[in-house]
Amino acid sequence: VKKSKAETAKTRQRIVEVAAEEFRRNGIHETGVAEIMAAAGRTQGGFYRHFESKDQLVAEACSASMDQLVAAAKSAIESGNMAFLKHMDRFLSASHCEDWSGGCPIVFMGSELARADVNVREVVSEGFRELIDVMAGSGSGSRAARAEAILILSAMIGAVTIARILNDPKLSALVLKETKTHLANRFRRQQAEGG
Amino acid sequence: VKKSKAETAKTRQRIVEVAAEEFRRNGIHETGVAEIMAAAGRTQGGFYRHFESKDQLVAEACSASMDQLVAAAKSAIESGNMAFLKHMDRFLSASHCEDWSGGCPIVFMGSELARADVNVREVVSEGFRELIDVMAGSGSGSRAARAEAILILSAMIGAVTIARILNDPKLSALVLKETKTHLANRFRRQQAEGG
DNA sequence: TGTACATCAGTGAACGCGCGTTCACTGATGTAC
DNA sequence: TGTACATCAGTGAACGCGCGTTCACTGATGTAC
Repeated sequence: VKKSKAETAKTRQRIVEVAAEEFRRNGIHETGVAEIMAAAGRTQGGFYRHFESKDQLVAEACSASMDQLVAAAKSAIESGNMAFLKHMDRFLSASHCEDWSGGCPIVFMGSELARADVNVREVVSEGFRELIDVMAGSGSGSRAARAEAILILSAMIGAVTIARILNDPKLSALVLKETKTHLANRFRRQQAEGG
Repeated sequence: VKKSKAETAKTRQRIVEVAAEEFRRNGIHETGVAEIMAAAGRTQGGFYRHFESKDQLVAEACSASMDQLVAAAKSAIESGNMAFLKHMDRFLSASHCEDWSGGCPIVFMGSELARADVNVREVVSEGFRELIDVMAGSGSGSRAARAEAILILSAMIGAVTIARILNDPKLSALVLKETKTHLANRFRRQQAEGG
């Protein structure tokens, strides 16, 4: 049953969106093509009308996830310091550890991404570069500002990665809390000094 | 062909060691029981003489990996400040990004561990607790010292996780370098203040 | 504008493959007497 | 100490299952005239 071009495009987009979510939730390897298609309201056979392979979908889904992350960071930064602190708090919250909608792909698929194919790593790398740019003030960012962005990102991603693994909710919360207060203090000091 | 108790114990230990390495190298899901047994010099059928399931092996292998990590950190700390700085440098090196022998399980299997079963998460959590204790000076560690340990661990694990994903060796090296210098400065400042 | 036809999104079954696990079997080990 | 036998580490083939991918088919879409 052929569909109109508009509907075809919508289906494709829906597959990518659903896949991005499922990959973050269950991991790349543990999420099957059939499962994604079912979640998108289609059967598995139609998948290859839209993508050459699962790997291609992985790359597009990761790209979409990174774009979402960059957009959220950008919007928070453009809304001023308080908004950015709030954004960091949300990233370092217990709910982000469990809630994969809009979650960070590097946190949710970290070790799988390191082993992913070249296209996947490329789109994630590009997203990470954009994140640094956004946080350091676009292309005008000084080397120091870029370094600061890298440190913040490493600390946030490391903390949530660890918090998600830990079995003990108290220790998990402690890791998040210490990182949160540390980054908040650091950010405020930076703002006071830098302007 | 039954083997002596001594040989049986040696085989079991070898399976765990080999598995710890392979899981870090290729991931938990992508490493098969047959592959591990072959690397241990046995055939797959014998696996279930030693373990109830692959999951049980995953837990023991992760436990071994964490023990190794804790032992390395402990030894570095007991050898003084310079040795500890050197240890951090090695953790944050390009070679650690690629070299999974003795690598950090949280870095190499991060997102898989978060989805692993309760026993696996438990042994990793216990290892992480020990890491904090070792770095904060055993049970005698103050709350501030434990907080400091958590921050250092988050930053290191985050940085290497990211560096491993990035496709661009220059950016990868930058992430590691900035984290390295930041942590070294921080550590030296801490030592000067605290004693 | 109307008609004939090629296209192609979507279906659902099938393919080959690799996985974790089971099984019948082998023969050296270690124990009971 | 010697002998008979139960045990069990290890083998290699087989099991069922789920995966990514392919395929013949359907019928609405969009195009050529």
